[in-house]
Amino acid sequence: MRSATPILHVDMDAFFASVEVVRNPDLRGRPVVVGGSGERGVVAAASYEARVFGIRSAMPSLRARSLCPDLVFLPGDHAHYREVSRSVMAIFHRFTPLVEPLSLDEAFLDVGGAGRSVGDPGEIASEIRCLVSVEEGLTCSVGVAPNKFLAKLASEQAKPRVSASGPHEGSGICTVPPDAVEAFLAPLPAEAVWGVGPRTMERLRRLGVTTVGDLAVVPEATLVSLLGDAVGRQLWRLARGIDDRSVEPGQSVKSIGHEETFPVDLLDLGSLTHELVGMVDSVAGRAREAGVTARTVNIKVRFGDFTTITRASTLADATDSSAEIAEVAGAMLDKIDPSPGVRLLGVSLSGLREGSVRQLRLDELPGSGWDAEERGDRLPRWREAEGVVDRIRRRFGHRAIGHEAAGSDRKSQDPAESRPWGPDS
DNA sequence: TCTGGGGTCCTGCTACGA
DNA sequence: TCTGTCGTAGCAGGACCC
Repeated sequence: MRSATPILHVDMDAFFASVEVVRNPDLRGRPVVVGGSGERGVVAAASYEARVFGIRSAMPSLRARSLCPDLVFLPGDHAHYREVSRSVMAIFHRFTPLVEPLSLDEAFLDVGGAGRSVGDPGEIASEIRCLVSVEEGLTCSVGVAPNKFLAKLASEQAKPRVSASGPHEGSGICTVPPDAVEAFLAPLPAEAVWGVGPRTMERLRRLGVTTVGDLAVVPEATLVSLLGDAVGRQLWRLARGIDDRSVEPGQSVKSIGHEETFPVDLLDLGSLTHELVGMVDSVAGRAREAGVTARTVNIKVRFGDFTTITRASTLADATDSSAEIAEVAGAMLDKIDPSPGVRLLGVSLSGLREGSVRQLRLDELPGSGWDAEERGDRLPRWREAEGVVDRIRRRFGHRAIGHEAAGSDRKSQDPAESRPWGPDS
């Protein structure tokens, strides 16, 4: 609890679904879900009316439909959600420059310096909820606390609830003063602590831990031996309400990736390579758009039985070239036997660094004599072509031009547009 | 609860150079 | 020259979050 400055955690309520209701007011009061509608799709967001039926995010779409036959299923429009998110974040920036977005629908705000001009943290929280409602037609929940961890838990407490009788409004704002931290934390379930998922919870249960209060009395050494150094220490501190992390605006991205679950498992390398090239094209395009290059190319393959393997290859020089990334990713894919049936394929770039211009290697310099025909000529020509494609897409959209290998059967080359929550029906 | 997609972070292992 | 050790980088897998 080093940070004495008040932190706000603002969390939009059922963001994607609520944005869709604002766009189409006829949906108000109806059970609405955003997600992939196909057999392998999942729910990305559910309105509170849908949650009454037991529907939650990450639930398979088939199950959601069986729980509520009248469910309104929408495919989702990521570009629009990004747009609305930008407007909401702009509202936050009116109160403090220290805004750290966590995702499209939530952010931490450090309002330590804002108090004198716009009121105390509680008043700021209230004002933010009012502006978001008036300007965007959306509701949000706000947690106010001495640090990020507690603020996030507090916003959760302020959320609307559902029961068999329907959705119920939440308090909207929950404040945890420094002297009430222990009383606030102790009764919460241990799963509420950041980093405690099903696996960790199972291990904690064996120690007799069910609440944060139980966790707080477990010695640090016990947690370290059970969960490892980093996680053990982190849990020990969080269970006591200790969190030193500051609000960091402008966090840089650490990896860029794209993965896709196929409507049916793919069995041959040819089809997989075809998909891979399309994915590489979109991922490399995003890297160029962001002005970053990557040193490590990763691929991920999930088989029909859900076993998942990853392969990584680190290059001598960072790159943002689709052709070069496709060559490396393709070589890794070639070594994998797809005959059991591949359900999902993914590509990601990591080891990112700022700057889109890659330094040419000696053997790529014109006149080096080292495979100049293959390297020195071919790569710069590819780069030129990729630059043209990027410019066409910026002007006319991602649908305007796609990679040949991606084919015309794919809906789009924009990962934000294409089957973001599993294959459609 | 038969399990998407985009991420981050951690751990354990291995290879390699000093 | 061989062996052991240490630090670091890379890889693979897993857990978790939204």
